[in-house]
Amino acid sequence: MGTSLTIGDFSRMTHLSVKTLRHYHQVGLLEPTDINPESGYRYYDTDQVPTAQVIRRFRDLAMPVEQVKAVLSAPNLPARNALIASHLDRLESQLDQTQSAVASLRSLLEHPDAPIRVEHRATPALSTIAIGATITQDELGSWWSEAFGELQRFMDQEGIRATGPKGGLYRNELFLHENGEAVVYVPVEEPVVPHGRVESRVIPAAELAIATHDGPHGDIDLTYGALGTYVAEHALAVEGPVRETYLVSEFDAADATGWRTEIGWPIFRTTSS
Amino acid sequence: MGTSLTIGDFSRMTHLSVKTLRHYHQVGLLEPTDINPESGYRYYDTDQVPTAQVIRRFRDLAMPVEQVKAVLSAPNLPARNALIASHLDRLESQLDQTQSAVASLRSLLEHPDAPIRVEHRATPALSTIAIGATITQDELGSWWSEAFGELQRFMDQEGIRATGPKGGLYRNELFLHENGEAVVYVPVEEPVVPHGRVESRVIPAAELAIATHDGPHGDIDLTYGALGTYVAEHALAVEGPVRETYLVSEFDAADATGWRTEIGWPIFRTTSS
DNA sequence: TTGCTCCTCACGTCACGTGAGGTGGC
DNA sequence: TTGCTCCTCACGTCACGTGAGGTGGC
Repeated sequence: MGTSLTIGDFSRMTHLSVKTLRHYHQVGLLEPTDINPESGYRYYDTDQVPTAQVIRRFRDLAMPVEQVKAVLSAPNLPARNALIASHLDRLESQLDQTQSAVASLRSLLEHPDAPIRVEHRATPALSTIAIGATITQDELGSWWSEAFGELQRFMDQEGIRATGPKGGLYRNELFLHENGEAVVYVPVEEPVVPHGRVESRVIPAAELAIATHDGPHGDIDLTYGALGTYVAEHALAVEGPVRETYLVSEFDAADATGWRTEIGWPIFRTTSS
Repeated sequence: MGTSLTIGDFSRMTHLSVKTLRHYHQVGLLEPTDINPESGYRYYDTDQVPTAQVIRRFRDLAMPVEQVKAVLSAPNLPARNALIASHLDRLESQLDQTQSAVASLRSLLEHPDAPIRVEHRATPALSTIAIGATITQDELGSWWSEAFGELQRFMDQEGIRATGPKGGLYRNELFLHENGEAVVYVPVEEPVVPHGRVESRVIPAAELAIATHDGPHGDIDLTYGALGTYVAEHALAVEGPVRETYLVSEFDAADATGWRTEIGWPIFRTTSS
Protein backbone atom coordinates (compact mmCIF):
# COMPACT_ATOMS: atom_id res chain seq x y z
CA MET A 1 0.00 0.00 0.00
CA GLY A 2 1.22 3.45 -0.93
CA THR A 3 -0.42 6.75 -0.22
CA SER A 4 -3.86 7.98 -1.15
CA LEU A 5 -4.18 10.65 -3.84
CA THR A 6 -6.98 12.82 -5.17
CA ILE A 7 -7.85 12.47 -8.82
CA GLY A 8 -6.08 15.75 -9.56
CA ASP A 9 -2.81 14.65 -7.96
CA PHE A 10 -3.03 11.32 -9.69
CA SER A 11 -3.68 13.09 -12.98
CA ARG A 12 -0.58 15.23 -12.60
CA MET A 13 1.54 12.22 -11.80
CA THR A 14 0.37 10.12 -14.72
CA HIS A 15 -0.38 12.81 -17.30
CA LEU A 16 -3.81 11.28 -17.79
CA SER A 17 -6.52 13.94 -17.76
CA VAL A 18 -9.12 13.95 -15.00
CA LYS A 19 -11.82 13.34 -17.61
CA THR A 20 -9.88 10.37 -18.86
CA LEU A 21 -9.47 8.95 -15.37
CA ARG A 22 -13.20 9.27 -14.71
CA HIS A 23 -13.84 7.58 -18.03
CA TYR A 24 -11.49 4.73 -17.17
CA HIS A 25 -13.31 4.33 -13.87
CA GLN A 26 -16.67 4.17 -15.65
CA VAL A 27 -15.55 1.51 -18.10
CA GLY A 28 -13.71 -0.44 -15.41
CA LEU A 29 -10.22 -0.02 -16.83
CA LEU A 30 -8.70 1.68 -13.80
CA GLU A 31 -10.71 1.86 -10.60
CA PRO A 32 -9.97 4.17 -7.68
CA THR A 33 -8.92 2.27 -4.56
CA ASP A 34 -11.38 4.25 -2.52
CA ILE A 35 -14.49 6.35 -3.03
CA ASN A 36 -16.00 8.65 -0.47
CA PRO A 37 -19.66 7.57 -0.42
CA GLU A 38 -20.89 11.03 0.56
CA SER A 39 -18.97 13.26 -1.80
CA GLY A 40 -18.30 10.69 -4.50
CA TYR A 41 -14.64 11.78 -4.44
CA ARG A 42 -12.33 9.24 -6.04
CA TYR A 43 -9.07 8.36 -4.31
CA TYR A 44 -6.18 6.65 -6.03
CA ASP A 45 -3.09 5.05 -4.57
CA THR A 46 0.52 5.76 -5.47
CA ASP A 47 0.77 2.02 -6.20
CA GLN A 48 -1.51 2.54 -9.19
CA VAL A 49 0.85 4.92 -10.92
CA PRO A 50 2.79 2.21 -12.81
CA THR A 51 -0.47 0.62 -14.01
CA ALA A 52 -1.70 3.98 -15.21
CA GLN A 53 1.55 4.50 -17.08
CA VAL A 54 1.27 1.16 -18.81
CA ILE A 55 -2.31 1.98 -19.76
CA ARG A 56 -1.17 5.28 -21.22
CA ARG A 57 1.48 3.54 -23.31
CA PHE A 58 -1.02 1.10 -24.78
CA ARG A 59 -3.53 3.86 -25.48
CA ASP A 60 -0.77 5.90 -27.15
CA LEU A 61 -0.38 2.88 -29.40
CA ALA A 62 -4.13 3.01 -30.16
CA MET A 63 -4.86 -0.26 -28.40
CA PRO A 64 -8.63 -0.39 -27.76
CA VAL A 65 -9.61 0.00 -24.11
CA GLU A 66 -11.15 -3.46 -24.01
CA GLN A 67 -7.90 -5.00 -25.16
CA VAL A 68 -5.89 -3.03 -22.63
CA LYS A 69 -8.18 -4.53 -20.00
CA ALA A 70 -7.47 -7.97 -21.41
CA VAL A 71 -3.72 -7.36 -21.27
CA LEU A 72 -3.87 -6.17 -17.66
CA SER A 73 -5.97 -9.12 -16.56
CA ALA A 74 -4.07 -11.75 -18.55
CA PRO A 75 -3.62 -14.85 -16.38
CA ASN A 76 0.04 -15.32 -17.18
CA LEU A 77 2.99 -13.79 -18.95
CA PRO A 78 2.79 -15.78 -22.21
CA ALA A 79 -0.88 -14.85 -22.64
CA ARG A 80 -0.06 -11.21 -21.99
CA ASN A 81 2.85 -11.23 -24.40
CA ALA A 82 0.72 -12.82 -27.09
CA LEU A 83 -1.86 -10.04 -26.78
CA ILE A 84 0.81 -7.39 -26.97
CA ALA A 85 2.57 -9.03 -29.90
CA SER A 86 -0.64 -9.33 -31.86
CA HIS A 87 -1.33 -5.66 -31.33
CA LEU A 88 2.17 -4.71 -32.44
CA ASP A 89 1.62 -6.84 -35.56
CA ARG A 90 -1.56 -4.94 -36.29
CA LEU A 91 0.29 -1.68 -35.80
CA GLU A 92 3.00 -2.77 -38.18
CA SER A 93 0.60 -3.81 -40.92
CA GLN A 94 -1.20 -0.51 -40.46
CA LEU A 95 2.13 1.21 -40.89
CA ASP A 96 2.77 -0.75 -44.10
CA GLN A 97 -0.61 0.32 -45.34
CA THR A 98 0.10 3.94 -44.55
CA GLN A 99 3.40 3.78 -46.36
CA SER A 100 1.87 2.24 -49.46
CA ALA A 101 -0.94 4.80 -49.33
CA VAL A 102 1.67 7.54 -49.32
CA ALA A 103 3.47 5.97 -52.28
CA SER A 104 0.28 5.47 -54.22
CA LEU A 105 -0.90 9.00 -53.46
CA ARG A 106 2.36 10.35 -54.78
CA SER A 107 2.05 8.39 -58.02
CA LEU A 108 -1.60 9.40 -58.36
CA LEU A 109 -0.65 13.06 -58.06
CA GLU A 110 2.31 12.73 -60.41
CA HIS A 111 0.67 10.94 -63.32
CA PRO A 112 -3.05 11.28 -62.83
CA ASP A 113 -4.60 9.39 -65.74
CA ALA A 114 -2.53 6.36 -66.55
CA PRO A 115 -4.11 4.86 -69.65
CA ILE A 116 -5.47 1.37 -69.29
CA ARG A 117 -5.49 -1.55 -71.72
CA VAL A 118 -8.67 -3.59 -71.70
CA GLU A 119 -9.15 -6.89 -73.44
CA HIS A 120 -12.42 -8.72 -74.05
CA ARG A 121 -12.08 -12.41 -73.41
CA ALA A 122 -14.39 -15.42 -73.29
CA THR A 123 -13.10 -17.70 -70.54
CA PRO A 124 -14.17 -21.36 -70.56
CA ALA A 125 -15.49 -23.19 -67.50
CA LEU A 126 -12.68 -24.17 -65.15
CA SER A 127 -12.32 -27.26 -62.97
CA THR A 128 -10.82 -26.16 -59.64
CA ILE A 129 -10.34 -26.83 -55.98
CA ALA A 130 -11.70 -23.92 -54.03
CA ILE A 131 -12.48 -22.40 -50.65
CA GLY A 132 -15.45 -20.09 -50.27
CA ALA A 133 -16.75 -17.93 -47.42
CA THR A 134 -18.89 -14.93 -46.64
CA ILE A 135 -16.62 -12.28 -45.26
CA THR A 136 -16.23 -8.54 -44.87
CA GLN A 137 -13.86 -6.38 -46.82
CA ASP A 138 -11.62 -5.95 -43.77
CA GLU A 139 -11.14 -9.66 -43.44
CA LEU A 140 -10.43 -10.16 -47.10
CA GLY A 141 -6.65 -9.76 -46.92
CA SER A 142 -5.95 -12.26 -44.17
CA TRP A 143 -8.68 -14.65 -45.28
CA TRP A 144 -7.19 -14.65 -48.78
CA SER A 145 -3.70 -15.58 -47.59
CA GLU A 146 -4.96 -18.29 -45.27
CA ALA A 147 -7.27 -19.84 -47.83
CA PHE A 148 -4.58 -20.07 -50.48
CA GLY A 149 -2.23 -21.47 -47.86
CA GLU A 150 -4.73 -24.21 -47.09
CA LEU A 151 -5.23 -24.98 -50.78
CA GLN A 152 -1.47 -25.23 -51.24
CA ARG A 153 -1.02 -27.58 -48.29
CA PHE A 154 -3.86 -29.74 -49.61
CA MET A 155 -2.22 -29.96 -53.02
CA ASP A 156 1.16 -30.79 -51.51
CA GLN A 157 -0.38 -33.59 -49.46
CA GLU A 158 -2.37 -35.08 -52.30
CA GLY A 159 0.29 -34.53 -54.93
CA ILE A 160 -2.03 -32.44 -57.09
CA ARG A 161 -0.65 -29.94 -59.57
CA ALA A 162 -2.17 -26.67 -60.64
CA THR A 163 -3.12 -26.43 -64.30
CA GLY A 164 -3.19 -22.64 -64.36
CA PRO A 165 -2.85 -19.51 -62.25
CA LYS A 166 -4.76 -19.03 -59.00
CA GLY A 167 -7.91 -16.98 -59.05
CA GLY A 168 -10.76 -15.56 -57.01
CA LEU A 169 -14.42 -14.59 -57.38
CA TYR A 170 -15.81 -11.67 -55.42
CA ARG A 171 -19.48 -10.87 -55.23
CA ASN A 172 -20.46 -7.24 -55.52
CA GLU A 173 -21.94 -7.23 -52.06
CA LEU A 174 -18.44 -7.50 -50.67
CA PHE A 175 -17.88 -3.94 -51.81
CA LEU A 176 -21.48 -2.75 -51.52
CA HIS A 177 -22.44 -3.83 -48.05
CA GLU A 178 -18.97 -4.69 -46.82
CA ASN A 179 -20.05 -8.28 -46.43
CA GLY A 180 -20.28 -10.78 -49.26
CA GLU A 181 -19.22 -14.04 -50.74
CA ALA A 182 -15.66 -14.66 -51.82
CA VAL A 183 -14.17 -17.75 -53.43
CA VAL A 184 -10.53 -18.48 -54.11
CA TYR A 185 -9.50 -21.34 -56.35
CA VAL A 186 -6.67 -23.20 -58.02
CA PRO A 187 -7.38 -24.86 -61.40
CA VAL A 188 -6.77 -28.61 -61.32
CA GLU A 189 -7.17 -31.55 -63.65
CA GLU A 190 -9.65 -33.68 -61.71
CA PRO A 191 -12.31 -33.21 -59.04
CA VAL A 192 -11.22 -34.16 -55.51
CA VAL A 193 -12.82 -35.45 -52.33
CA PRO A 194 -13.65 -32.47 -50.07
CA HIS A 195 -11.30 -32.03 -47.12
CA GLY A 196 -11.69 -29.33 -44.49
CA ARG A 197 -12.72 -26.17 -46.25
CA VAL A 198 -11.35 -27.41 -49.58
CA GLU A 199 -13.90 -28.55 -52.15
CA SER A 200 -14.15 -29.12 -55.88
CA ARG A 201 -15.80 -26.35 -57.79
CA VAL A 202 -16.44 -25.53 -61.41
CA ILE A 203 -15.91 -21.88 -62.15
CA PRO A 204 -18.45 -21.11 -64.87
CA ALA A 205 -17.54 -19.79 -68.28
CA ALA A 206 -17.91 -16.05 -68.74
CA GLU A 207 -17.46 -13.10 -71.01
CA LEU A 208 -15.12 -10.65 -69.36
CA ALA A 209 -13.54 -7.28 -69.84
CA ILE A 210 -10.04 -7.77 -68.49
CA ALA A 211 -7.42 -5.32 -67.27
CA THR A 212 -4.13 -6.10 -65.59
CA HIS A 213 -3.07 -4.52 -62.33
CA ASP A 214 0.66 -4.34 -61.69
CA GLY A 215 2.08 -4.09 -58.21
CA PRO A 216 0.70 -4.47 -54.69
CA HIS A 217 -3.03 -4.46 -53.99
CA GLY A 218 -3.02 -1.21 -52.05
CA ASP A 219 -4.04 0.70 -55.14
CA ILE A 220 -5.96 -1.96 -56.98
CA ASP A 221 -8.96 0.35 -56.80
CA LEU A 222 -7.26 2.46 -59.45
CA THR A 223 -7.46 -0.40 -61.91
CA TYR A 224 -10.99 -1.22 -60.77
CA GLY A 225 -11.94 2.38 -61.41
CA ALA A 226 -10.35 2.52 -64.84
CA LEU A 227 -11.82 -0.82 -65.87
CA GLY A 228 -15.23 0.09 -64.52
CA THR A 229 -15.12 3.36 -66.42
CA TYR A 230 -14.17 1.52 -69.58
CA VAL A 231 -17.01 -0.96 -69.19
CA ALA A 232 -19.54 1.76 -68.41
CA GLU A 233 -18.51 3.69 -71.50
CA HIS A 234 -17.78 0.93 -73.98
CA ALA A 235 -19.59 -2.25 -73.02
CA LEU A 236 -22.58 -3.71 -71.30
CA ALA A 237 -21.98 -4.77 -67.73
CA VAL A 238 -23.90 -7.79 -66.49
CA GLU A 239 -24.50 -9.21 -63.04
CA GLY A 240 -21.98 -11.61 -61.61
CA PRO A 241 -18.94 -11.65 -59.40
CA VAL A 242 -15.76 -9.87 -60.36
CA ARG A 243 -12.87 -12.24 -61.07
CA GLU A 244 -9.26 -11.80 -60.16
CA THR A 245 -6.54 -13.99 -61.63
CA TYR A 246 -3.21 -13.93 -59.83
CA LEU A 247 -0.58 -14.23 -62.54
CA VAL A 248 2.14 -13.26 -60.06
CA SER A 249 1.23 -12.97 -56.39
CA GLU A 250 2.76 -13.01 -52.91
CA PHE A 251 3.20 -16.76 -53.36
CA ASP A 252 5.44 -16.23 -56.37
CA ALA A 253 7.37 -13.07 -55.61
CA ALA A 254 8.35 -11.41 -52.36
CA ASP A 255 8.70 -8.05 -54.05
CA ALA A 256 5.19 -6.69 -54.37
CA THR A 257 6.11 -4.42 -57.27
CA GLY A 258 6.37 -7.51 -59.45
CA TRP A 259 2.86 -8.79 -58.75
CA ARG A 260 0.41 -9.03 -61.65
CA THR A 261 -3.32 -9.39 -61.18
CA GLU A 262 -5.88 -9.72 -63.93
CA ILE A 263 -9.25 -8.22 -63.11
CA GLY A 264 -12.22 -9.60 -65.04
CA TRP A 265 -15.45 -7.60 -65.14
CA PRO A 266 -18.48 -9.58 -66.41
CA ILE A 267 -19.93 -8.11 -69.61
CA PHE A 268 -22.37 -8.93 -72.34
CA ARG A 269 -20.26 -9.18 -75.41
CA THR A 270 -21.32 -6.57 -77.95
CA THR A 271 -18.19 -6.21 -80.04
CA SER A 272 -15.31 -8.53 -80.68
CA SER A 273 -12.05 -7.13 -79.46
CA MET B 1 -18.59 14.19 -69.60
CA GLY B 2 -18.37 10.47 -69.06
CA THR B 3 -21.20 8.09 -68.36
CA SER B 4 -23.75 8.10 -65.60
CA LEU B 5 -23.50 5.44 -62.88
CA THR B 6 -25.67 4.31 -60.02
CA ILE B 7 -24.22 4.55 -56.54
CA GLY B 8 -23.65 0.80 -56.53
CA ASP B 9 -21.64 0.81 -59.73
CA PHE B 10 -19.67 3.79 -58.56
CA SER B 11 -19.03 2.02 -55.27
CA ARG B 12 -17.62 -1.03 -57.02
CA MET B 13 -15.37 1.09 -59.15
CA THR B 14 -13.92 3.13 -56.35
CA HIS B 15 -14.03 0.64 -53.48
CA LEU B 16 -15.85 3.21 -51.40
CA SER B 17 -18.89 1.75 -49.67
CA VAL B 18 -22.38 2.97 -50.54
CA LYS B 19 -22.79 4.21 -46.99
CA THR B 20 -19.56 6.13 -47.31
CA LEU B 21 -20.63 7.69 -50.61
CA ARG B 22 -23.94 8.79 -49.10
CA HIS B 23 -22.01 10.23 -46.18
CA TYR B 24 -19.67 12.13 -48.51
CA HIS B 25 -22.71 13.52 -50.29
CA GLN B 26 -24.23 14.66 -47.02
CA VAL B 27 -21.11 16.47 -45.88
CA GLY B 28 -20.45 17.90 -49.34
CA LEU B 29 -17.18 16.12 -49.99
CA LEU B 30 -18.28 14.33 -53.15
CA GLU B 31 -21.61 15.24 -54.69
CA PRO B 32 -23.46 13.14 -57.28
CA THR B 33 -23.67 14.85 -60.67
CA ASP B 34 -27.37 14.13 -60.81
CA ILE B 35 -30.21 13.25 -58.45
CA ASN B 36 -33.59 11.93 -59.52
CA PRO B 37 -35.99 14.25 -57.71
CA GLU B 38 -38.71 11.61 -57.43
CA SER B 39 -36.77 8.60 -56.27
CA GLY B 40 -33.86 10.43 -54.68
CA TYR B 41 -31.51 8.14 -56.59
CA ARG B 42 -27.98 9.47 -56.81
CA TYR B 43 -26.12 9.30 -60.11
CA TYR B 44 -22.37 9.66 -60.43
CA ASP B 45 -20.24 10.16 -63.50
CA THR B 46 -17.26 8.12 -64.62
CA ASP B 47 -15.34 11.42 -64.60
CA GLN B 48 -15.65 11.43 -60.81
CA VAL B 49 -13.76 8.19 -60.37
CA PRO B 50 -10.30 9.80 -60.16
CA THR B 51 -11.53 12.32 -57.59
CA ALA B 52 -13.02 9.51 -55.53
CA GLN B 53 -9.73 7.67 -55.66
CA VAL B 54 -7.81 10.67 -54.48
CA ILE B 55 -10.30 11.11 -51.64
CA ARG B 56 -9.83 7.49 -50.68
CA ARG B 57 -6.06 7.92 -50.57
CA PHE B 58 -6.28 10.91 -48.28
CA ARG B 59 -8.79 9.18 -46.01
CA ASP B 60 -6.52 6.12 -45.88
CA LEU B 61 -3.93 8.53 -44.56
CA ALA B 62 -6.40 9.67 -41.88
CA MET B 63 -6.75 13.15 -43.32
CA PRO B 64 -9.92 14.70 -41.81
CA VAL B 65 -12.77 15.08 -44.28
CA GLU B 66 -12.77 18.86 -43.90
CA GLN B 67 -9.13 18.99 -44.89
CA VAL B 68 -9.68 16.72 -47.87
CA LYS B 69 -12.31 19.21 -48.96
CA ALA B 70 -9.78 22.00 -48.58
CA VAL B 71 -7.23 20.11 -50.67
CA LEU B 72 -9.72 19.46 -53.46
CA SER B 73 -10.86 23.06 -53.56
CA ALA B 74 -7.38 24.59 -53.24
CA PRO B 75 -7.14 27.54 -55.64
CA ASN B 76 -3.73 26.56 -57.03
CA LEU B 77 -1.08 23.90 -56.96
CA PRO B 78 1.26 25.47 -54.37
CA ALA B 79 -1.63 25.86 -51.92
CA ARG B 80 -2.67 22.28 -52.50
CA ASN B 81 0.85 20.98 -52.08
CA ALA B 82 1.28 22.94 -48.86
CA LEU B 83 -1.84 21.33 -47.40
CA ILE B 84 -0.66 17.87 -48.40
CA ALA B 85 2.84 18.45 -47.11
CA SER B 86 1.58 19.67 -43.75
CA HIS B 87 -0.53 16.56 -43.41
CA LEU B 88 2.39 14.31 -44.27
CA ASP B 89 4.43 16.15 -41.65
CA ARG B 90 1.74 15.44 -39.06
CA LEU B 91 1.71 11.81 -40.12
CA GLU B 92 5.45 11.61 -39.74
CA SER B 93 5.50 13.11 -36.27
CA GLN B 94 2.70 10.74 -35.31
CA LEU B 95 4.84 7.91 -36.57
CA ASP B 96 7.77 9.14 -34.47
CA GLN B 97 5.51 9.23 -31.46
CA THR B 98 4.32 5.69 -32.10
CA GLN B 99 7.86 4.46 -32.42
CA SER B 100 8.94 6.09 -29.19
CA ALA B 101 5.82 4.73 -27.47
CA VAL B 102 6.81 1.24 -28.60
CA ALA B 103 10.34 1.73 -27.30
CA SER B 104 9.15 3.10 -23.99
CA LEU B 105 6.59 0.34 -23.60
CA ARG B 106 9.29 -2.22 -24.14
CA SER B 107 11.52 -0.67 -21.48
CA LEU B 108 8.56 -0.36 -19.12
CA LEU B 109 7.80 -4.04 -19.46
CA GLU B 110 11.43 -5.07 -19.18
CA HIS B 111 12.41 -3.17 -16.04
CA PRO B 112 9.19 -2.10 -14.40
CA ASP B 113 10.27 -0.14 -11.33
CA ALA B 114 13.37 1.83 -12.09
CA PRO B 115 14.40 3.41 -8.79
CA ILE B 116 14.46 7.17 -8.69
CA ARG B 117 16.80 9.59 -6.97
CA VAL B 118 15.13 12.61 -5.48
CA GLU B 119 16.88 15.64 -4.11
CA HIS B 120 15.42 18.45 -2.01
CA ARG B 121 16.66 21.82 -3.12
CA ALA B 122 15.95 25.43 -2.26
CA THR B 123 16.29 27.42 -5.49
CA PRO B 124 16.81 31.18 -5.26
CA ALA B 125 14.84 33.70 -7.29
CA LEU B 126 16.08 33.88 -10.87
CA SER B 127 16.29 36.88 -13.21
CA THR B 128 15.25 35.71 -16.68
CA ILE B 129 13.88 36.58 -20.07
CA ALA B 130 10.74 34.62 -20.64
CA ILE B 131 7.76 33.90 -22.89
CA GLY B 132 4.44 32.88 -21.37
CA ALA B 133 1.14 31.69 -22.81
CA THR B 134 -2.02 29.79 -22.00
CA ILE B 135 -2.00 26.67 -24.11
CA THR B 136 -3.27 23.13 -24.26
CA GLN B 137 -1.21 20.04 -23.68
CA ASP B 138 -1.33 19.21 -27.40
CA GLU B 139 0.23 22.50 -28.33
CA LEU B 140 2.93 22.26 -25.70
CA GLY B 141 5.56 20.55 -27.88
CA SER B 142 5.52 22.95 -30.80
CA TRP B 143 4.94 26.02 -28.62
CA TRP B 144 7.95 25.06 -26.52
CA SER B 145 10.29 24.81 -29.51
CA GLU B 146 9.07 28.06 -31.03
CA ALA B 147 9.26 29.99 -27.80
CA PHE B 148 12.83 28.93 -27.07
CA GLY B 149 13.68 29.68 -30.69
CA GLU B 150 12.40 33.22 -30.23
CA LEU B 151 14.28 33.66 -26.97
CA GLN B 152 17.46 32.50 -28.65
CA ARG B 153 17.08 34.88 -31.59
CA PHE B 154 16.43 37.73 -29.17
CA MET B 155 19.59 36.93 -27.24
CA ASP B 156 21.65 36.67 -30.43
CA GLN B 157 20.39 40.07 -31.58
CA GLU B 158 20.97 41.81 -28.28
CA GLY B 159 24.21 40.04 -27.48
CA ILE B 160 22.85 38.69 -24.20
CA ARG B 161 24.33 35.57 -22.62
CA ALA B 162 22.55 32.96 -20.57
CA THR B 163 23.69 32.63 -16.98
CA GLY B 164 22.28 29.12 -16.52
CA PRO B 165 20.27 26.38 -18.15
CA LYS B 166 16.88 27.00 -19.78
CA GLY B 167 13.77 26.22 -17.82
CA GLY B 168 9.99 26.19 -17.83
CA LEU B 169 7.06 26.58 -15.43
CA TYR B 170 3.88 24.61 -16.02
CA ARG B 171 0.68 25.19 -14.11
CA ASN B 172 -1.21 22.16 -12.94
CA GLU B 173 -4.22 23.10 -15.03
CA LEU B 174 -2.21 22.27 -18.12
CA PHE B 175 -2.46 18.63 -17.10
CA LEU B 176 -5.77 18.82 -15.26
CA HIS B 177 -8.00 20.59 -17.74
CA GLU B 178 -5.76 20.28 -20.75
CA ASN B 179 -5.45 24.03 -20.85
CA GLY B 180 -3.18 26.11 -18.64
CA GLU B 181 -0.37 28.58 -18.31
CA ALA B 182 3.13 27.75 -19.41
CA VAL B 183 6.28 29.88 -19.18
CA VAL B 184 9.67 29.15 -20.67
CA TYR B 185 12.70 31.16 -19.65
CA VAL B 186 16.45 31.68 -19.96
CA PRO B 187 18.33 33.04 -16.94
CA VAL B 188 20.12 36.32 -17.71
CA GLU B 189 22.16 38.91 -15.85
CA GLU B 190 20.00 42.00 -16.35
CA PRO B 191 16.36 42.83 -17.08
CA VAL B 192 15.65 43.78 -20.70
CA VAL B 193 13.18 45.92 -22.63
CA PRO B 194 10.24 43.73 -23.75
CA HIS B 195 10.26 42.83 -27.44
CA GLY B 196 7.56 40.78 -29.15
CA ARG B 197 6.59 38.01 -26.80
CA VAL B 198 9.88 38.28 -24.91
CA GLU B 199 9.74 39.94 -21.50
CA SER B 200 11.75 40.10 -18.31
CA ARG B 201 10.52 37.90 -15.55
CA VAL B 202 11.69 36.95 -12.09
CA ILE B 203 11.18 33.29 -11.38
CA PRO B 204 10.42 33.17 -7.66
CA ALA B 205 12.48 31.22 -5.17
CA ALA B 206 11.07 27.83 -4.23
CA GLU B 207 11.55 24.66 -2.27
CA LEU B 208 11.54 21.75 -4.68
CA ALA B 209 11.79 18.00 -4.79
CA ILE B 210 13.89 17.37 -7.85
CA ALA B 211 14.31 14.30 -10.05
CA THR B 212 16.18 14.03 -13.31
CA HIS B 213 14.66 12.57 -16.43
CA ASP B 214 17.08 11.14 -18.97
CA GLY B 215 16.18 10.81 -22.61
CA PRO B 216 13.38 12.09 -24.84
CA HIS B 217 10.17 13.51 -23.41
CA GLY B 218 7.93 10.74 -24.70
CA ASP B 219 8.12 8.97 -21.37
CA ILE B 220 8.64 11.90 -19.06
CA ASP B 221 5.42 10.87 -17.35
CA LEU B 222 7.37 7.98 -15.83
CA THR B 223 9.59 10.41 -13.96
CA TYR B 224 6.61 12.58 -13.08
CA GLY B 225 4.91 9.51 -11.65
CA ALA B 226 7.90 8.39 -9.66
CA LEU B 227 8.58 11.88 -8.35
CA GLY B 228 4.92 12.43 -7.53
CA THR B 229 4.84 9.16 -5.65
CA TYR B 230 7.93 10.13 -3.74
CA VAL B 231 6.48 13.50 -2.79
CA ALA B 232 3.15 11.97 -1.78
CA GLU B 233 4.88 9.47 0.45
CA HIS B 234 7.79 11.46 1.85
CA ALA B 235 7.05 15.15 1.69
CA LEU B 236 4.39 17.80 1.73
CA ALA B 237 3.30 18.97 -1.69
CA VAL B 238 2.27 22.60 -2.01
CA GLU B 239 0.46 24.56 -4.72
CA GLY B 240 2.49 26.03 -7.52
CA PRO B 241 3.64 25.24 -11.01
CA VAL B 242 5.93 22.36 -11.74
CA ARG B 243 9.36 23.39 -12.97
CA GLU B 244 11.46 21.81 -15.63
CA THR B 245 15.11 22.67 -16.12
CA TYR B 246 16.66 21.64 -19.41
CA LEU B 247 20.23 20.64 -18.60
CA VAL B 248 20.59 19.06 -22.04
CA SER B 249 17.81 19.55 -24.60
CA GLU B 250 17.13 19.47 -28.32
CA PHE B 251 19.06 22.74 -28.57
CA ASP B 252 22.19 21.07 -27.21
CA ALA B 253 22.08 17.52 -28.58
CA ALA B 254 20.46 16.04 -31.67
CA ASP B 255 20.41 12.60 -30.10
CA ALA B 256 17.42 12.56 -27.78
CA THR B 257 18.85 9.78 -25.64
CA GLY B 258 21.37 12.28 -24.26
CA TRP B 259 18.80 14.82 -23.07
CA ARG B 260 18.58 15.59 -19.35
CA THR B 261 15.64 17.31 -17.77
CA GLU B 262 15.28 18.21 -14.10
CA ILE B 263 11.74 18.14 -12.81
CA GLY B 264 11.03 20.25 -9.73
CA TRP B 265 7.91 19.57 -7.69
CA PRO B 266 7.02 22.32 -5.20
CA ILE B 267 7.10 21.11 -1.59
CA PHE B 268 7.02 22.42 1.93
CA ARG B 269 10.38 21.52 3.36
CA THR B 270 9.94 19.24 6.31
CA THR B 271 13.30 17.50 6.45
CA SER B 272 16.69 18.54 5.23
CA SER B 273 18.00 16.30 2.49
C1' DT C 1 -15.00 32.33 4.11
C1' DT C 2 -13.24 32.42 -0.62
C1' DG C 3 -12.06 29.80 -4.47
C1' DC C 4 -10.37 25.81 -5.96
C1' DT C 5 -11.35 20.79 -6.52
C1' DC C 6 -14.41 17.55 -7.32
C1' DC C 7 -18.97 15.62 -8.62
C1' DT C 8 -22.85 14.11 -12.04
C1' DC C 9 -25.55 14.43 -15.93
C1' DA C 10 -26.29 15.34 -20.87
C1' DC C 11 -24.60 16.27 -25.03
C1' DG C 12 -20.91 16.83 -28.76
C1' DT C 13 -17.19 14.94 -31.84
C1' DC C 14 -15.63 12.16 -35.99
C1' DA C 15 -16.52 9.16 -39.78
C1' DC C 16 -18.98 6.37 -40.81
C1' DG C 17 -21.82 1.38 -39.88
C1' DT C 18 -26.22 -0.86 -38.62
C1' DG C 19 -30.60 -1.83 -38.89
C1' DA C 20 -35.70 -0.73 -39.84
C1' DG C 21 -39.05 0.12 -42.94
C1' DG C 22 -40.17 1.38 -47.29
C1' DT C 23 -40.00 2.53 -52.48
C1' DG C 24 -38.20 2.32 -57.35
C1' DG C 25 -36.42 0.20 -61.67
C1' DC C 26 -35.18 -3.49 -64.97
C1' DT D 1 -43.59 -9.90 -61.52
C1' DT D 2 -39.80 -11.09 -58.43
C1' DG D 3 -35.95 -9.50 -56.06
C1' DC D 4 -32.41 -6.57 -56.11
C1' DT D 5 -31.10 -1.65 -55.66
C1' DC D 6 -31.84 2.37 -53.72
C1' DC D 7 -33.91 5.64 -50.36
C1' DT D 8 -34.45 8.05 -45.58
C1' DC D 9 -34.48 8.31 -40.84
C1' DA D 10 -32.70 7.17 -36.25
C1' DC D 11 -29.49 5.24 -33.59
C1' DG D 12 -24.86 2.98 -32.44
C1' DT D 13 -19.70 3.08 -32.07
C1' DC D 14 -15.25 4.62 -29.78
C1' DA D 15 -12.77 7.30 -26.45
C1' DC D 16 -13.07 10.68 -24.56
C1' DG D 17 -13.96 16.42 -24.38
C1' DT D 18 -17.18 20.20 -23.28
C1' DG D 19 -20.02 22.63 -20.80
C1' DA D 20 -23.78 23.35 -17.12
C1' DG D 21 -24.94 23.40 -12.64
C1' DG D 22 -23.88 22.17 -8.25
C1' DT D 23 -21.32 20.52 -3.87
C1' DG D 24 -17.24 19.55 -0.80
C1' DG D 25 -12.77 20.48 1.61
C1' DC D 26 -8.79 23.19 3.30
